[in-house]
Amino acid sequence: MLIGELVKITGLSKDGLRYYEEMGLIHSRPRKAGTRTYRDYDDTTLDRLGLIALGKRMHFSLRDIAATLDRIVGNKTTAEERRAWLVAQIKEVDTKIADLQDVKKQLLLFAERPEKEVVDAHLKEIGKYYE
Amino acid sequence: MLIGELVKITGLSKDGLRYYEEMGLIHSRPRKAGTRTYRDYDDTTLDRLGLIALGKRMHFSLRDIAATLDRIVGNKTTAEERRAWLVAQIKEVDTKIADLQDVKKQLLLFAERPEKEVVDAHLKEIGKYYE
DNA sequence: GGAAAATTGTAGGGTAGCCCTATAGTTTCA
DNA sequence: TGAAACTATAGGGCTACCCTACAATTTTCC
Repeated sequence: MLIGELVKITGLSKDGLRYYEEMGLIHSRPRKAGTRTYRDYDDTTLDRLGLIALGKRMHFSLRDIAATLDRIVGNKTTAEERRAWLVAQIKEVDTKIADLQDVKKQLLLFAERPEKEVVDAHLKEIGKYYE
Repeated sequence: MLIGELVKITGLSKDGLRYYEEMGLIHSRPRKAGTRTYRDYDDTTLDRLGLIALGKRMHFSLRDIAATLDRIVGNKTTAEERRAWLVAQIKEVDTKIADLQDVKKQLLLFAERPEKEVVDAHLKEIGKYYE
């Protein structure tokens, strides 16, 4: 299928898809059309895009996702390797969830006593987590 | 204090801090030094940076954080307004946590049965969440 | 007190992950 | 057959920075 159909199915932009291809996240067979070459994608591209979306929801960089894709989709790894890798990813997600829960806790503290002086006092305490 | 001390305390970079200032997230008093002008920050800058960090952990854009900062730190809003706003933010954090928990669920499914055929089959199913 | 080291400034380029516009070749359909 | 729809490349813009390079200004040390 050509890029337009991929756009329709996924809701992603042409630019984005071409960028993914440039980054090596997806691949196409070149289809000659006069002086030009159209990109022809096959169905497995949709699977890859599904995984890419999952990676993005984990806030991974495209570079990391690219490395990962072949690890998951490719035939080069064994089931056991994939499982080990997946477990590691799950731990990372857990870390992110824990961080957000901490953020939530801070927000709750603010929300409980939103008077200016109290807020200011709280700020001094949480102010240590600058990065 | 000058920018270098802010760097030491926060661990942030000079470039980053200057960028924050350019974006209106923090402010300094100009300090004349010959043909140059140094940036002089006061202690409240640290409070602002603490909130900025909190915003970043929520994956907010600097633009959004800028809009927010004055709302939280400024005297222009009432305690009740701040509380309402905070409650809304907490809901957003909850949404993000829920999404990550869903991501985790997907990963667990993969990890349970990491055989290639099963993984491929799963991909077809989750493949719908492209964005 | 004078030179070296540390700190600050501005300016310019690079990166990621796209979006948006312009211009032009190709295909499809009425 | 010719207009509409789709494709391509090229260029610039945006965010949130990082990383030089070079110059001006402290501060520190002998």
